[in-house]
Amino acid sequence: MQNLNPQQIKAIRHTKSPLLVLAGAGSGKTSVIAHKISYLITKEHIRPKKITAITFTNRAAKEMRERIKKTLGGSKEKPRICTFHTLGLTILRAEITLSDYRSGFSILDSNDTVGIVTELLRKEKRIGDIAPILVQYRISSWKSLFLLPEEVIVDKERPFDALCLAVYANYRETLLTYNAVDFDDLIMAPVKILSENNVAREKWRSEIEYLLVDEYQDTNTAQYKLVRTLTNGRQNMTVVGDDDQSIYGWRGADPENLNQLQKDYPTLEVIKLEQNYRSSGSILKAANALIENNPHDYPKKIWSENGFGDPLRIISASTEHDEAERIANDILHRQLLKREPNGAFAILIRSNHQGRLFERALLERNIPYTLSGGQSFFDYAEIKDCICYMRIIANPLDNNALLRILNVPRRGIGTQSVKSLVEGATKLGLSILETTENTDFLDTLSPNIAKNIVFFGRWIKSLREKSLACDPDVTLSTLLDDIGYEDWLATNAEDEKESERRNKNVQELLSWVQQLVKKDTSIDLSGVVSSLTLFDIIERQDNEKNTDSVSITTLHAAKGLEYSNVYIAGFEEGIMPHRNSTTEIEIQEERRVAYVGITRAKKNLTLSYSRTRKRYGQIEPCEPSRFLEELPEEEIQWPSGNSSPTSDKKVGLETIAQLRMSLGNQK
DNA sequence: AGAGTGAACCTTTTT
DNA sequence: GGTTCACTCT
Repeated sequence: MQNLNPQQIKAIRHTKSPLLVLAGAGSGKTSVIAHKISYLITKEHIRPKKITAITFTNRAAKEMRERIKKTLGGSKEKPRICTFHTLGLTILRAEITLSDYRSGFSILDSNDTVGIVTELLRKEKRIGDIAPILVQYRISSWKSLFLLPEEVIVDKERPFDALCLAVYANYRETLLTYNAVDFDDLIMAPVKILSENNVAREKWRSEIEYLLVDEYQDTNTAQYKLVRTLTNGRQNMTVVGDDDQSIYGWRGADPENLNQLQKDYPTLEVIKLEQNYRSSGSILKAANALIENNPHDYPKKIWSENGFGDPLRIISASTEHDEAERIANDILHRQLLKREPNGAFAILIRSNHQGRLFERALLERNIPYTLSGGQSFFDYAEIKDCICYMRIIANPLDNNALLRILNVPRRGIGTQSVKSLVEGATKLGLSILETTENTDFLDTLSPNIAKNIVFFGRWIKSLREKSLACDPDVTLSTLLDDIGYEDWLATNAEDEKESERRNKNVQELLSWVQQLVKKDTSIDLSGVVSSLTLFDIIERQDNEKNTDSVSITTLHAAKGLEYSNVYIAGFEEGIMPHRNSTTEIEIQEERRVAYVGITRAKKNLTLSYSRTRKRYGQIEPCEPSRFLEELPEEEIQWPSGNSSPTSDKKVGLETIAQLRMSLGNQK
């Protein structure tokens, strides 16, 4: 603990009452959590597996695990470090008999849930005039407030809310009949179980002797309920948060939970960490100046002993392409100047579609990059197919999964057959898979169609039986063989390359499943699918991490990370703040998003905006962000007058490529 | 039944 | 500028 300051040490040693650590950006909060965990183990003699630390993203969980490995060494028993959703899943799976679900339940991702809402809207004859995603959104916001349909009170004057409520009730029913949960249920269901059942509650309270929550400002009401149920005013809790980094309000995160904590935990101790170890003085000064424009309950100012460093630079580009090229050139230039690795650079963007431009610019210059966000591995059609096959085998009630793969590859069950199958299932009150063997239904079909449907149903059933006796990876490869998926991909792809790429994806999926089985030999198919659904793309980057690369990432995904050189692209009105954020509250959240971006930078920060930008194929003029005016003028270096390397358009690709080559040769 | 073609939509941010 | 979805043609 030699490298820690007195406040940090205090936070680590404080275990006798619930603790809130208000930690400014870059104040070493991860390090506090990591050290606290080893302190609890070595000094307080709590068994590692009785400690749970909750993070919000898998990436944060992974980083935390690595940090703890360093402080703790390789002890065999490990503390549980996971996201809220993974913890919820663990509890739900363990207490499944007390829940509304049956074992093998599916976890629906946003594609599934929006699809279900769309179907329900179609039944209400409201498709076309109302965007399903908005309805799904409203439902999710009710769920994050822990409200069941019967508890929601809507203003009768607001027909949209009334419609959403009607859909919500049906949506809930649908999910129950599918034996499926959505992301929100992964929090709601455990809370329900633990508050209704004393035995389970006591079991989990003793299972978690000490609870730590990172990024606490991001919790929503349902998540807070889970925390409260698990701790209930006991002393065994540390939460770490920063209200200035609350950027998930749109997802139901409520920074009010920080204040609520003081009311619910009367013995709560509050420790502030304000010393920043990350950024240069200029960067901190800019960050503080910006965030001062937001109202604060507790004023907080991060400071540092680091020198002032480079001024902030502004890039003013003529078009969005120009912006991407200037930033890419600047990265090359700085690499030559400072000999910094690719990994020291990050381009931060507000929304995913900005990424494509930078991807291209870096590709042209042969700069390796990793693009986070955007198209996930799990969005590829071939991966969705595989996962849906595994889902229907693990959970025969999962109509959603069944419908996706029913005719992939083609097995003579076309749209008409699907339609009558769905109608038959509804009429009989059966799942679709059950309907495939219902003779009353089959008699209504032409013999040929009936034959195809029966064959499919029997095949899935036989796979299910086999899957009970073998490892999930074997089930996956068996089913891929059975359907001749490789051939199907080959015949369906545009070209050779396409089918190769898709096959590679499938093989990669298979190897993950194998890894999961290796890690936990008792894992079943449903466990594999759940893990894959919640893991998302983070583990994938893990596999490819070996190469040193420039990060292109959204501001939201960048939270918790740091880079020597940060470029924030699209520092414009309409992008940041985003054009959809109009109310004062929303503008304040946008300001926090910008604050998060600025505080990611260690040494060098560049803000760029473009004077024009194409939107839906139309060129539109843009204005620099209002946030730019809120930054301290004396710390900013504007492009005019200064011979910034990127303002010189004559620095062509060839020159830079040559410089790079000579640099490479010197090494 | 399935492939191919245009119109309409669209862009926050994520578990 | 890119995608999805409905409609039409084979």
